[in-house]
Amino acid sequence: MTATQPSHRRGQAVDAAIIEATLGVVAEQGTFQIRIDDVAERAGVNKTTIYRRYDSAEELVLAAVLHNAAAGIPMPDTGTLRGDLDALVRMVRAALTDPLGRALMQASGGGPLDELRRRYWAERFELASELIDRAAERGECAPVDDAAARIEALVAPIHFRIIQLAGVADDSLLAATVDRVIEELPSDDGSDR
Amino acid sequence: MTATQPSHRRGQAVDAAIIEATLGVVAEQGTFQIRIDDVAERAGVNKTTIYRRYDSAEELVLAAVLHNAAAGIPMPDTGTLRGDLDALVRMVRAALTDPLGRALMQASGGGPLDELRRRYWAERFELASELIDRAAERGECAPVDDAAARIEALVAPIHFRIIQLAGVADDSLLAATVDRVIEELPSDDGSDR
DNA sequence: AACTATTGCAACCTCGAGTTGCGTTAGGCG
DNA sequence: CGCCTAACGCAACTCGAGGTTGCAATAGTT
Repeated sequence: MTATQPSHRRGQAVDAAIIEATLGVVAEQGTFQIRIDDVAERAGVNKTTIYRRYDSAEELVLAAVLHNAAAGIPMPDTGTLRGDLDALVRMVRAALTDPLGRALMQASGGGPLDELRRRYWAERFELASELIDRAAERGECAPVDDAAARIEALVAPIHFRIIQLAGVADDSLLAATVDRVIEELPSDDGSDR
Repeated sequence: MTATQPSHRRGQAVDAAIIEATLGVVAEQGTFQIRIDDVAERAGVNKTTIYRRYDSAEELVLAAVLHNAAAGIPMPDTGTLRGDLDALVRMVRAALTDPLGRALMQASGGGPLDELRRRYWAERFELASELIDRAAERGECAPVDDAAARIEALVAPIHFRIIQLAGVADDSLLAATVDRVIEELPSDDGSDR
């Protein structure tokens, strides 16, 4: 029965444990207002060690979220606009249903997390705009200059249902939302709808 | 120079002062996480007096919000569906821009405030559904059985822009949202759009 | 004027954030 | 192998905010 868990881990191992524990606690509590002691216990690390790395609890949470979001954002490419938006809308639902996603969406207080959330959406809107641009290149619709706004219109109903109403975004809601956005795109021959 | 502010007010006067101070602090801080000492100071009342009325800070906040929301919900009645929805959408924008409204929308943690917010929306959706029902009676559109869902579709984009993106919901966004909802209503002759 | 409920006040408890000093350990290096 | 040092554990501390308690002061009532 050898000690599988060394009593004094170091460097990267501790770093990883702390970040992982932070994300775990956030997910469990559903909030970014976590207790440092909880994180310390979960990471099998002393509170002091955490404070040696991060000046405050807020900084720790911020670092954990950034670490988690570092895993790029894969955009769908199914060949059709409907296929892409369908996949996108499912990704959005999954992200908002996830405890960490929920926590990020509900972060408030005007702190750095609010700023982070804004950049989160801006970044994704920018990337998702390409889906519409590609559709235009394929001739599925005429080019638009407000693609980001149309992605926003795609996300808003799903976000409202899940986050604000704490309800479920079933497939019919997703489909209806995709339909609506596609119908509002100008057709390739120049006529609107 | 008589004492205009008696040093020991009583009963209703203290009640009102506490509720008002609570709402004021919430509006200033933009959060429901307020300091009882702040409320006490602002109300010109001792902390003990507050705890004699409310068991916890959360209960106080809840009472204050309920008191504030007690002022009924006037629904527009302009004679046309577009006029009604236009007015409604402006009311929504005003409510979400207001500090108290923002705070309520961002309340989280699974507490009673979440529940309160859900009832807040359910209540308003129910009332606003009448706007569409009345439009159907006037022959502006065919009757629908999912009026509440259509009101939700009206609110979601405005909410997302203001609360989630911390942006401005300008008149063009409001108009576009109203247009969209009206266009999706089945026309009176039975054909859709 | 006396009585009672309400309020003010000061002191206290609890809990979590964040800090400090020191002892202990891991791991590199001669 | 033994030493040296940076990283970690540990216990005790400060500090601010939530919440409590006992008692004195005050307002309204009779």
